[in-house]
Amino acid sequence: MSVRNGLLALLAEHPAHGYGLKSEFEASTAGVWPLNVGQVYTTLGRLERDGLVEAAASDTGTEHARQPWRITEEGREALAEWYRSAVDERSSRDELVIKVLLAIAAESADVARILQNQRAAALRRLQEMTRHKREADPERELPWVLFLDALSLKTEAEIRWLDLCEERLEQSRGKRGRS
Amino acid sequence: MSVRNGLLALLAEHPAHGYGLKSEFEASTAGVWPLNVGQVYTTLGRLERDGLVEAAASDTGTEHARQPWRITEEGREALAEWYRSAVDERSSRDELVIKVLLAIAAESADVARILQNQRAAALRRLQEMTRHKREADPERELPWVLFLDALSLKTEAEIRWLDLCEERLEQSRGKRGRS
DNA sequence: CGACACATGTAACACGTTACATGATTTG
DNA sequence: CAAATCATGTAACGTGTTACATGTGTCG
Repeated sequence: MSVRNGLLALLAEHPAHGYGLKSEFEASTAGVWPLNVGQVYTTLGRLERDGLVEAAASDTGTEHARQPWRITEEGREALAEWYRSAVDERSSRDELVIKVLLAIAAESADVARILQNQRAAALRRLQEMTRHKREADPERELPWVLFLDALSLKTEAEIRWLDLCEERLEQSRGKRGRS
Repeated sequence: MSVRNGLLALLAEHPAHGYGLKSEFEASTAGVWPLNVGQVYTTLGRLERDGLVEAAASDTGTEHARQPWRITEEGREALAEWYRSAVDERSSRDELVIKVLLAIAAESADVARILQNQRAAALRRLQEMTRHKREADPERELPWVLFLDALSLKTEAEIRWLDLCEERLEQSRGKRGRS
């Protein structure tokens, strides 16, 4: 729903056409999440179908120069609802967690190695981000800086979790060994 | 790809049929991510198409009792590659970050309120998890405990990020105000 | 002129989700 | 017997991704 609601958020500011929305979306998200133009048009089609968006002007005549899109009242309500509601992490599948849990369940998998690999990759990412952060200007590149913040914090949490996994696994093994 | 690779991980242990895979998947992930059986069969179909799994026995005769599925050599390689490679957060769209960045871009949105709402929800979740953790037994419910760990750490990171957002926004406003 | 940004769209596909249809086996 | 669990599958839909086809305007 990110793209869908993202377009809605942009259209809430001012009417725009597909290509412009692509540019604005990428600009707003610091170019981090490139957006295929095609998806903008298909998404706009779905938004129109759902009554959240409408063509801003008469579509008479020229095919290749459609008038921009405008958000509807219903669209504004849907957007407000998106803003109001909290993103729920619980329901979405976390690939890393699934991977580790299934590796634990599968005796054949080398859990220790998986944890090490993931942590090594996470540490590399963290270093890279720290480098980027030093070069970034919080005034002029606020979205980019906020993205780096988010990614750093998430990565740190990931590393802590991997550590915790190792600890708990070791404790499990210890208890099992003694019994 | 979580379901797809998850099934592969389970099949790497021993051949199984669709329904059993559903149960095992849910058991391995502490029942946190329920899996519709239908998806198991469609996913198995795609895995078969890609040569990662195969029917474990002769499919002669009875329709309604298909023989279990078995992982292929190619399937084992794909699974090993999944285990080896690190999950990349960078490329996947983080809905919360997108929401906040677009709200900042859109002057009409009440960013402060969004941040407050998200934090309030995150704090509620955190309390709930702490409660669950107290009741959980790391010995007998390791997957469940690890899931709670992951969710707690992620949520804490989320809260820290929301705080950071407020700080940076305030600094931005301050600078803009003085200039 | 040729390259590049602007601009609109379609088609095909991947993954995930829900709902539905069908039947066998077990168990209270 | 009735209900629950085990078991297999299909259909329809939503979101997202990539690739492709097509055309306009601008600028070096």
